[in-house]
Amino acid sequence: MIEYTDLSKPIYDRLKEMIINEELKPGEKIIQEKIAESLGVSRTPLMKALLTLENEYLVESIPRRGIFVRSRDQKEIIDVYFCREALEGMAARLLAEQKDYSIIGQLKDCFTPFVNKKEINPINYAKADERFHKSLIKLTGNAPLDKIYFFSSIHDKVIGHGLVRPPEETMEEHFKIINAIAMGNPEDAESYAREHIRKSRELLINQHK
Amino acid sequence: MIEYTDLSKPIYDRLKEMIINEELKPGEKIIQEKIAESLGVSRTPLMKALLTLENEYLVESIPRRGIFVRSRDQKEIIDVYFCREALEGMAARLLAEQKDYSIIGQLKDCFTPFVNKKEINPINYAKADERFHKSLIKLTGNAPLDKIYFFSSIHDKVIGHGLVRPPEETMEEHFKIINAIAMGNPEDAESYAREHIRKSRELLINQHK
DNA sequence: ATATTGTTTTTTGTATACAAAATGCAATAT
DNA sequence: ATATTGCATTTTGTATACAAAAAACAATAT
Repeated sequence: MIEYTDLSKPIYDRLKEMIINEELKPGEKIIQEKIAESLGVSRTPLMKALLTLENEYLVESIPRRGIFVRSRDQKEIIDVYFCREALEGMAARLLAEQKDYSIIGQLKDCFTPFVNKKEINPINYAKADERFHKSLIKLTGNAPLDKIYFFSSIHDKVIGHGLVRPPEETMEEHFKIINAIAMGNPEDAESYAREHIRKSRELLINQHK
Repeated sequence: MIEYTDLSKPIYDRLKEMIINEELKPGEKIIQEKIAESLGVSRTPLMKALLTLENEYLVESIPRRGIFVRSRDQKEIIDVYFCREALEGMAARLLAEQKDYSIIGQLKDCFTPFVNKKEINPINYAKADERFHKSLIKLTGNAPLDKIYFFSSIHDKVIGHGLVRPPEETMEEHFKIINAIAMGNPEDAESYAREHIRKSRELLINQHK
């Protein structure tokens, strides 16, 4: 059990929530005293939380001017997908190379609730999707990769746009990735993982033209 | 001209320097009051700098225990090279795709002082190398990529490296990457960029066996 | 009306104060 | 000698205070 003897962690969580559901709107200035009071803390732990959010690019500090909620444009979202393509491709490659077949179950488990179902709940599937992609990274055991993937995916999470493509389409792709890893085929694993992200990205680009 | 009306920036720079040249040794606890006094500031801006360093993984905070200089093992350094391979490969691909030939000069310029030289100053070459790899990322205009590359390369910079391989060996590889970009060939650009990083990584792995 | 200047209010950046927790140390028991 | 306990010291986490900068506003000039 983890205990937090540090207020900045719950404050950080709360602020992130407020940014996600637009209680704090993009471009809005964060008036520290006001927010601190409304959260029942002083500016010190609030500042700590804000600095973490700044490092995650959710918030932007302009010295002597204030801290503002960042607004993310379409280009930035697409740029993130290029990063994800590179990183998830590498992750799939590493998993296929390490030939540790005990992980295959974990990856498959993400989607077992949905196989051969005619109706798929998109909210549950979106959660499963997130778990799958996160596992793909975590299971490599590459800590820096995990760290930087977090940075690239955080934006995406905040944008929050559930699913880019329907489950029927992506499920098959997920299993192609898993199978390539299970077969110990790094080339296929990487190229399927990249294709998967690339397709979503291309859709996003076309949607916005 | 950029003015800093914020002490935490110079403090951050100084702390990073202290970590790099081991004035602060790996594993060492940072006693805030002590360091703050020696730098002539209070704990407030010091804490801000330390939090940034924590987010960059140069320092590790254990709540209620203190903040410690992180020690980086060989595995972590190698793990970073996997990230760099993925990210720089993608950057080279993007540059080749965007077919903006005005950038070619900038990339070549990094190494013009060294072509056809019999004696290459390794310190200068290391600087040029860093500039080249940073430019490769920056020129894509992909801000999230730049951000996360910074996170992956920061470790590398702190380790202090010198060069993994001799200039004679890497110079040719650099020009292969540049030429593929100049030819607008994304496949080659990516694969040469990846090969370049992979070779250094493999050397590091073998050195440590 | 629009600029310009001066004044007040707000807000930031930093220092400092202080309680609670962790650490170090000495005295005692084993 | 090695543990164990209690006490003093150090150090952290948080709140608060305050100067300096920025923003908001009002009064005047153009």
